[in-house]
Amino acid sequence: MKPTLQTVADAVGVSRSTVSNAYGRPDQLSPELRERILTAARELGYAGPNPTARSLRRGRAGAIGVLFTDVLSYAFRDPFAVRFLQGLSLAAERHQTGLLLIPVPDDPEAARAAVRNAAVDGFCVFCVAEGHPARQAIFERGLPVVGTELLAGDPEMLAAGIDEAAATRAAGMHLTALGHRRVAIVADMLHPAISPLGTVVREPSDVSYLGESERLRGYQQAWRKAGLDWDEVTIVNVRGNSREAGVEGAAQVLDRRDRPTALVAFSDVIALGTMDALRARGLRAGRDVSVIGFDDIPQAAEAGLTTVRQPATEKGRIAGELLLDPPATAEGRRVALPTELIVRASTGPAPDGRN
Amino acid sequence: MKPTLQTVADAVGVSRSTVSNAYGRPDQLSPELRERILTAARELGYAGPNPTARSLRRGRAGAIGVLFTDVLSYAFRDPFAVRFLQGLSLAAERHQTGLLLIPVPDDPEAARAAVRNAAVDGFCVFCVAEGHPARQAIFERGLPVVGTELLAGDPEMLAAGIDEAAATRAAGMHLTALGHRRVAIVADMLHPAISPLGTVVREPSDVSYLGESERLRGYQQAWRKAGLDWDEVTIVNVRGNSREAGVEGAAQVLDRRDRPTALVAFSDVIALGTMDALRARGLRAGRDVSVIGFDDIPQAAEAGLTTVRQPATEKGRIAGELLLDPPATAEGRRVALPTELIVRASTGPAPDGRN
DNA sequence: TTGAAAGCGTTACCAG
DNA sequence: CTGGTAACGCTTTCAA
Repeated sequence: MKPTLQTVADAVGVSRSTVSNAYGRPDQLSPELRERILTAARELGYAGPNPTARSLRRGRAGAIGVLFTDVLSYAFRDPFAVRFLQGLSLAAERHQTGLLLIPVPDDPEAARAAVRNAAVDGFCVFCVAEGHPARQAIFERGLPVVGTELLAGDPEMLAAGIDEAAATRAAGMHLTALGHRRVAIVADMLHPAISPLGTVVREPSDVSYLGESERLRGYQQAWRKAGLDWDEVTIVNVRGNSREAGVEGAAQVLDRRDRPTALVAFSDVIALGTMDALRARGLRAGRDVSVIGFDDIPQAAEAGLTTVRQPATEKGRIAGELLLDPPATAEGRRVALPTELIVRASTGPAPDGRN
Repeated sequence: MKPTLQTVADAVGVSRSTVSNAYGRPDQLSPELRERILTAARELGYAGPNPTARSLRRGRAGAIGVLFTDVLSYAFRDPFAVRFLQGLSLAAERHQTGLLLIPVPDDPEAARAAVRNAAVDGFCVFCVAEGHPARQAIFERGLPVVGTELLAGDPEMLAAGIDEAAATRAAGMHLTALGHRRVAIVADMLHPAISPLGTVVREPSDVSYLGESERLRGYQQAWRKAGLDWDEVTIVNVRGNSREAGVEGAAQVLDRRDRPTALVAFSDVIALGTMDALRARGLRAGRDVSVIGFDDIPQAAEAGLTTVRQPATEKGRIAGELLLDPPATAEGRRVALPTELIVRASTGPAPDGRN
């Protein structure tokens, strides 16, 4: 039989409470008694209080739930997501808390069950589509929920986010100011969750990820303001967030006779992929075709990629803090983080005339 | 007050057991009663049995522990690690289990505490150095532990691994067969955990990650056999597992007058970085300098990188299965996965004479 | 098909 | 500084 608190207590000849204190409240007993208890525990092979029992008693699971979907594992390929996760873990560490990745089955009922069974103190909604069955289940738990979208509908929801639309609006205006009028968007997750890949989505409100939706809206606003026809903007929806996806997405627009003079991507890795595609065709980013990314990952600087910078680790850290220590006031519950357009060599004046 | 099983039971006028059965054993009560209970629960805002209490009672935490260290978050940048994690989550999903990422503080005592407090059914030791304080704490928990190193010392340890030395031995022999005699190794995690970066490690047994150690040994064996002087092999230890690290590592050897004719890396991302470095110098991989990677990530094929293929997702999946359902026999507890040397364009005959 | 009772291993409170 | 007592919320026999 596995040793328990009681086992140790009996061995030392003290009560359970005292053994418990030896672990959780060292100041409640003499150092020497504590040492005696700890030694006895070691000898008995007792590894400390059972975390589950402790959780039950304390009313604190000691973990934050993060749904692990296909989308999220794609997202992990992006340095941005990994830094966000690191930020989250920073907050978690400070609160002696873990990050529970919850594998989400495809079957809707099983997905809901997975959420209901998760022993967590709150959820971080990261990469879960608006209509996903698990999403509703999350809210039904009645636990704190944090997201990365400031505009999320649910008033209960905590958020650490940026003004996505303002960010891409600035980027879009940067391009039109440079004279670009034939533009294309290359992005992942631009389709409604259910519909097949390739579905054309043009209206921001049709996009099932709120962040992506807002980014699309930002470009729409900027370009309409500059007099461009939104229907003429090429929108390419690629599968997955990766450099390769960027290469493929760019391929769909670069080989046309009237290829765009500017490409914008919704992540730096995709943008870097489009730059690869340019290079492969002997085109130069910033001269022949301008490129803008999103996130400002370290590689963006090296590649001279113009992009929207957002504080990745900080976003995760604040999300974690909000979750683990929710502010009382409504204003405190949504934290807006700054973004900045970082102009580098990948954007330049639109080339005149035909290519 | 939050509703509990009892609340629902009282509302419907049945006993706790019946409500419990409504959730966990639908066959134990009439469908109509079950429906009545579930409806009442929904109305009361009861989201289902408390996972922590259920865990305590069942004696099953419902999670696998994975230590989240700096090293691991670096590793996430590698598609290999992400696929391993996906495999792990596949097994977890099948067992209705989560993956608990445990942020590990720098302070040794705090690190041990983090391990002791984790509510898990077992640990997956991935990217935890041999001498790390948390590592010992893991074994003290007395829970199943799985690793990716077949040769791990502890006989209790489960493992899903490959014959690392055999894998790199084959790679090393491939190079010497092509006539290479001036070779270099570029790798991450080649230093003892404690010592500062830049420490020169040459003996495999000095490397604190068993897998890395064995890979080093494989090259040592292959090259010694071919008559090379191991002391003349350049070994570059880079920080982090990334393409950039590969670029920097390669830079340390490519600009020398007697630069090596072949470079081997311990991961594909680093190898791809070294190929970037070659390109930047107008050198061609496979003609001027041969390059070998490890893992065979998708990008390797595109880049024409010769590499050692290992089944990433499968490794994770099997690790998970071993942990969640440990085999009775000692032989069953260590699963060896196959590797294969995939020869592509990045390796070719050694160029003769001086560069 | 249902219910009563006995824990699962811990921690918090309060009296000594 | 120490120890008794009472939960924490659930599942699982076992008997009705």
